[in-house]
Amino acid sequence: MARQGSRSRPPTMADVARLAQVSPQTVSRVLNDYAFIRPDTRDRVLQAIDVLDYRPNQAARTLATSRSRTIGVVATDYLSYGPAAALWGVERAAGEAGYGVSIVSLRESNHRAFTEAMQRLVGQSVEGIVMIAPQDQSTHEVFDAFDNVPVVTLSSFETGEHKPIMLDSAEGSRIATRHLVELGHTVIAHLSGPPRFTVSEERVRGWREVLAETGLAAPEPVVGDWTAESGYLVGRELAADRHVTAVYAANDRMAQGLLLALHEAGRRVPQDVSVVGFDDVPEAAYMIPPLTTVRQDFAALGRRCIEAVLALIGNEPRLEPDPLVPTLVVRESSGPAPR
Amino acid sequence: MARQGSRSRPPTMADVARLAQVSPQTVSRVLNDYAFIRPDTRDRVLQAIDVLDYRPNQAARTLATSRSRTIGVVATDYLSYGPAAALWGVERAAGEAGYGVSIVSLRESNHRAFTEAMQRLVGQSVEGIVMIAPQDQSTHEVFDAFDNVPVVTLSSFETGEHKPIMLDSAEGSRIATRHLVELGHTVIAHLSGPPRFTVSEERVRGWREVLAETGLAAPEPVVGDWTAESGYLVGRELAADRHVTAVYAANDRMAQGLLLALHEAGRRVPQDVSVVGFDDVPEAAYMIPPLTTVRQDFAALGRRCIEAVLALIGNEPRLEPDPLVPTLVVRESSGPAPR
DNA sequence: GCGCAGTTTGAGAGCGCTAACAATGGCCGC
DNA sequence: GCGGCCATTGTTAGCGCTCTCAAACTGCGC
Repeated sequence: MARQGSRSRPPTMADVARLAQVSPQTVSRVLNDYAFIRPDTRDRVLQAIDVLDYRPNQAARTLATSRSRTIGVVATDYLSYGPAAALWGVERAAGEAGYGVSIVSLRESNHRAFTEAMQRLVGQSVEGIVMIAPQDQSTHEVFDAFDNVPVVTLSSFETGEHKPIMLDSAEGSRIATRHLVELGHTVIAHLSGPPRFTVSEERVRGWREVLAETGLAAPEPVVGDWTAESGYLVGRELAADRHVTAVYAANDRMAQGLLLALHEAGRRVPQDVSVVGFDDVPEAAYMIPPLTTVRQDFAALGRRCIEAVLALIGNEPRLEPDPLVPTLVVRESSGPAPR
Repeated sequence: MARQGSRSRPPTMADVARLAQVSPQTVSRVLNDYAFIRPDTRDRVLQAIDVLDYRPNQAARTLATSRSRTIGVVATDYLSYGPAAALWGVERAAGEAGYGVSIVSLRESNHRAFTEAMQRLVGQSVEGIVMIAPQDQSTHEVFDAFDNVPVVTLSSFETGEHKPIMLDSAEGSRIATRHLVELGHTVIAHLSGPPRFTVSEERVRGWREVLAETGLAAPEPVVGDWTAESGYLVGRELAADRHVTAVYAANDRMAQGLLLALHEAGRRVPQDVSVVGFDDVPEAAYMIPPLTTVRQDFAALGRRCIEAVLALIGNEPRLEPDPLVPTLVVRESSGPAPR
């Protein structure tokens, strides 16, 4: 574990080989866990590696093997909890599998930006790409254009080969809505995410299904854009409608904005209005009142993404695990319907 | 912009050269903006590149030049807003400078984990490293062991060559505390971050300074761990103390927990107690009540980190810009002291 | 008409590693 | 005591790019 001189050329495999009195190839074999190496040779090599503080040059390795041991991630927004947590899970799972993670974020999510991001990653010869970004039809065309690198998407509709690894958003919605139904609510509004995004639509779908099953009327969802601000703004209208006694928000941040709007309108939660969110962000338990919400296991999601890309990289049959089912976390923002 | 056949070998520079009827070296020159190329030769090459959808192999480039055009980022936690925003800024600034970003996160922040993370990045031959992680003495020893790659840290104390790029936390504290002083508060508590972290200590320092200047007593800070939960737990004690009419929390999440604790204790904000946070997370404006807080420009911070590493990479003299001064955002959680 | 500076292109070597093949030596059975 | 097999190591040739050096060509002044 020697310290290197300041900015000196790092040692190469040849240096190690010389010191250990073997050929470079033998060093390479030791590094790659080749089976037939005499134990004492291996030891000599390992010791030389240690003495020189040698670390293999990834670029050379990549060039020689055309395997970069790197996964690319394209994200639109990891300032929000969901994407960030997914990124976290992906990065962690990748690390455990011996892969590094290279990340590119998009400012806008249009065709050109996607293409650019993908090109960038492909140029870094990533072995696979995980998309943590909302998608629509046009982005899928982009994936198709990059058909020599496996792409795994994280929530989107299914087209062609690109099946998404996703949480069962619709099921989460059903759970949330059912909870409100069971509490006796009959007018259950939905504060949805922006249309044309699969996650939004899935959540709308689940909510509609339960209302239909139960024979309740399904009003048009009120549309937000995932931000607390939008939750607050459309929440004010919701707050003004005295018929509404329960709102299921498509994520916790909008729910938070909604809580403020209800508070300002003098409507008590949960006595007058029940609120249920989605995500279980760390702050959910500390909102006023603590938010009932649907918890998603983002870490597991990330793990699955990595499993899926690695499978694709290894040309293994694509595994189709059951979607991850979210769970309901009941806190204080939901209660029996008033009468 | 031809589509490639499924999983075929991507085109190389030689392919482009052949098609354009020039030598590979000329293609390389076109790619690297070499000045003396006849315009029509350049056009032929560019066209060939376009036709083949050629993209240079980064690994080969890195190997030949030993420049990877990649910056490594070590982060402990980018699920919190601050680190995530900083990462965002770094990644964005890096992208603009033509650099990619490779990220490694740490589960624990001990010596070994740091070393491992650094090794990993060095192995990917990153040209520089940005640390988005709390540091203490031991981590600095790690940096010193990697003295052939420039490291920029983002908040930590200064030791040796490793001066941190940071926001002026102490000044932020002063601004927040002064605001409360000006509102007439005389008992101003501080809900601090965990000790031994520079950011925490800086913030404690700024708060102490203003109290000292003003001749107010400085109680011991109440210690949290940045989470809303800790804010809530220690907040309950704070709420029980009727003398306290103002609390300055070292971040917004703890402030959120505190707000809940105060609410549950029946203490009104801001009529009975004023609360000021730090960070201006996107949700701050939608807490109950909307939180007065200190805004940090994380994007600028990220930009500066990249500027700093790039300077170090280019062996330019280290620039020492003024620390970024945060600004106060007054909302509804702070008001005149009751009497 | 010749030399020279400057422009434009190409040839050869090498970055650090691994894949493929070849070579060595030891041990076995007969 | 010899062929054959296996364990163990070495040799050679790239991976795709850029560096350095050198060649060819242009136009200019004298």
